[in-house]
Amino acid sequence: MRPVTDTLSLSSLTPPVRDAIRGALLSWFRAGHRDLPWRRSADPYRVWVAEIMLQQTRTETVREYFDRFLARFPDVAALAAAPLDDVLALWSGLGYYGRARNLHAAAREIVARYGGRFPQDAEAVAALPGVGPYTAGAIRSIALRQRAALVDGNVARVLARLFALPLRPQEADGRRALWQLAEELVPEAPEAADADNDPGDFNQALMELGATVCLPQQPRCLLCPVSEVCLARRQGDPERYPPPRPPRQVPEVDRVTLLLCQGGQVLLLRRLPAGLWGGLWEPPTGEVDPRGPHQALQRLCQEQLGAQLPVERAQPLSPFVHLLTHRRMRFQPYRLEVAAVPPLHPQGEYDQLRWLDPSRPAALGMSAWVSGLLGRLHTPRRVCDAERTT
DNA sequence: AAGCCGGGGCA
DNA sequence: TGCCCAGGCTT
Repeated sequence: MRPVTDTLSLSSLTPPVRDAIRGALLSWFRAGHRDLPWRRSADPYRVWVAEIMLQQTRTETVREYFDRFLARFPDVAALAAAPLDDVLALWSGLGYYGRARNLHAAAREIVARYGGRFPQDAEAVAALPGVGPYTAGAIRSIALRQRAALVDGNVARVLARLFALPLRPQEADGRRALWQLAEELVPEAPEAADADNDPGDFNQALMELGATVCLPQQPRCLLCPVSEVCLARRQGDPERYPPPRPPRQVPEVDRVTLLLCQGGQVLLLRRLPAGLWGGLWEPPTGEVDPRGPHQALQRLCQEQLGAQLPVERAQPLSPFVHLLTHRRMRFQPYRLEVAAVPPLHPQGEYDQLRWLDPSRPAALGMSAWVSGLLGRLHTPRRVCDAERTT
């Protein structure tokens, strides 16, 4: 690696400086990096699945999901042939379930339009549902070995610090500048066996640096291969970059949910395929009613099940809070044990119905709060004495 | 441009 | 608590 003594700025990103950064990052990455399952082969399918899972999700979280997913769906044909329910079941707990729906739709598109072979064309890759600018760059550079840039949260932070850019990645001009920088830095794909200047390795090096060294708080600059050229470090306070994003208000929402039990089984409904928790299974859930819990439960049964049930016998369980990026949801669960039920017709927000034995959890797509609630049902703790829903 | 879309780890 | 995470889609 060549030492770089020039003052680094956008205008001084000369070819020698650029090459020095490339060389330092590539040799640092190749000297040692985390052993991640999706790095063991450059199969476009594996890279694609991993990159979708990695959207807004930590690598350590993805690791287990990826292995289970690849064991069940080893190739794009297997994924395309599976029902969406099975895909969502393996996605349960990972969040952003629209990713799973898009992944499944894209797999079917790859089979239908490209004969099951992953498209190589840049426009075709970018046109797949669920594949945006970042994921397209990742697939093209890592799996297809094309010269393609990428900017994720890690890269944005590394570049903002390296060049001391007071740019917010979530704003348009910040995005534009960071992407332009990334595109100037990413090396050309090697002609043949020459493994140097691999665009995929370079991009992974940038991300690895952001994930393990150039951390949001307390960056470990002493371990950084490019600390000598880092303007933020030269200024003495790398944490200033990128500037913090403005905090946002998170509205609170109250819900009641009904665990209808019969013969050791609990009723679950499947949500409509779009929107929050689309396609996932949950107990009938609805809004609270200012008139009281009985009215809320009665309305719930009427609107979501098309039935009347003895909701006055429902017992309140411990309420819990479920946090989302844009909502703070407070759930008040009720349990209602019945000997027999009238005919039930899923409607409203739901399109299907089934009974589940909570002690033998089936492979169903469920949100984390549903899994937690069913687990609590299986091994009950205690029932709330107070019946308060406000 | 802003809002919607999950869940978890960590200071 | 607040912040952030190998972002994308819709309006």
